[in-house]
Amino acid sequence: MKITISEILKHPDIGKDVEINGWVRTKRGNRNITFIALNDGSTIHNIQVVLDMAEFEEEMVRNVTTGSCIKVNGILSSSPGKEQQVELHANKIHIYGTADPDSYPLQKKGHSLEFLREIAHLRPRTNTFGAVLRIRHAMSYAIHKYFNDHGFYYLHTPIITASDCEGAGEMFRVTTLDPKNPPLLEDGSVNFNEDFFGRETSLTVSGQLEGELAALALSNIYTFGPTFRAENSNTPRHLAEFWMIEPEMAFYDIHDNMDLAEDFLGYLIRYAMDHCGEDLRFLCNMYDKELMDRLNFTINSKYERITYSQAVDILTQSGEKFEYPVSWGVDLQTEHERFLVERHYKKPVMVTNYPRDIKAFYMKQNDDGKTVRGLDVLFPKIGEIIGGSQREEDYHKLCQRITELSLPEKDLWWYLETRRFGTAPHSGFGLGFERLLLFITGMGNIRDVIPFPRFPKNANF
RNA sequence: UCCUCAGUAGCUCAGUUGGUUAGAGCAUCUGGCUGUUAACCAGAGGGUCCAAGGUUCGAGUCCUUGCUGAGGAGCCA
Repeated sequence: MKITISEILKHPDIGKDVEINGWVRTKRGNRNITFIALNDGSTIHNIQVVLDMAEFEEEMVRNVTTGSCIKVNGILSSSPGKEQQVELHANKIHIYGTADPDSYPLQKKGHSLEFLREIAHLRPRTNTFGAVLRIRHAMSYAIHKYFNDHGFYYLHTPIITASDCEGAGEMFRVTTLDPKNPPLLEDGSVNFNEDFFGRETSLTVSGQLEGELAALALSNIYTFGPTFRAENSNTPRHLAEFWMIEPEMAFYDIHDNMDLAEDFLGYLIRYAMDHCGEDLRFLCNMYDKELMDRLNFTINSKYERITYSQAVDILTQSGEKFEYPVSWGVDLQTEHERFLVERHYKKPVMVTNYPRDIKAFYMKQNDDGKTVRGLDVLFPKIGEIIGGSQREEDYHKLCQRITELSLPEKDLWWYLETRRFGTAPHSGFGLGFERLLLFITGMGNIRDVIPFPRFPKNANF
């Protein structure tokens, strides 16, 4: 195995002959000595490579510029400099690839995140995106580890779906028909019988319905995959293509659901602090001075659990002037959620028992005939990080709701059969992966926590 | 999609009530410097002032439209 800069800095073996590969961040020095800061992405830290210019051709060293990629052989030595403990005294350098200083867009100095979005193909080479991408990896791993350790099975739900009743937003259509000349029916509409799947299909907006099928067989499952929403959303919290984690558990009621959500989020934040300390400290210093405090505070807080009705009472009695007035029956607006989380409770809040008219058909109806067992988990700074519910397991109540909302019951026959055959109480929720990363990294825009963001008018790279 | 703000050098930005040849820092190039730390010192090159119209003797600056970006809102994870 090749040795990485991360490993060398972690276990420096002074006097050892090593070979490292990486991209040049900066070069400085004079006629006698040159210093190269080299980074291979294995850690936020660079290793300092020292060149005694008497041993190297000036022309070769001239081509080692910011952005170029090199291989260095040399002796690991303790460094007399203040900024690092070890450095590499080079005796051989090979240039894999030069980077023309006139056209290479990344400089030694900081760039705006907006500019880096325009060069998303190169931004992984920056400290910021190196840190974000390493944290993103660690969080992916932690999610699988958490569920595996808790007896959940990873379920792969379809990405292409013919179900347009998932109710989570506008969908991207998937087709192989000729856009200029599609087959038509007599009434002039497109004949999707001739399409690839023989019917109209789209990219999934949620794996939940299929997740429920598996939970009612394996008891505890989760999905973790790409999700697509064709909403024209232009905000720092929305993407057209994002990754979602959706656990679904048989025999869990809404309280079990909340227990899991709180334990799961706490585990992930703790995992990041335990395993991504250096990257988090960098992001804290550069972008968000309160990041560490907020993460610490969150894992040490018990989440507040309130009902929608309680939330409405708190908001109406707060004396606060809201742009959107609060009354029982209307959905909570962002300003209301922020008030609850950031000003009233000052910690994460879980809201349940929403009016049934503002929530999806599959949520379990309460006995009061007015509310359903939906669940939103609200976080400081980013708002809704989780949406979920206990599901309606009663066949007749579910059918009744589908009829009331005029949903196409015939397209849901497979979903309804789980309620006809051995139905069971069950619950689940969806966690937006990039929303989690926003919270954990302290980044302000969701387009900066995914390598290649997709949003309205942009599918570059 | 709506509201607000912005767009000037490769990057980050300044540019006065509309007035001569549009500036700075960094980056780049050249030279200097015996261990630097986003090195430092000196010099040089570098501009479709987002685009198209308009007002004016005169527009980077004012007006209209469009494009792009950011923040807020809606939708939601």
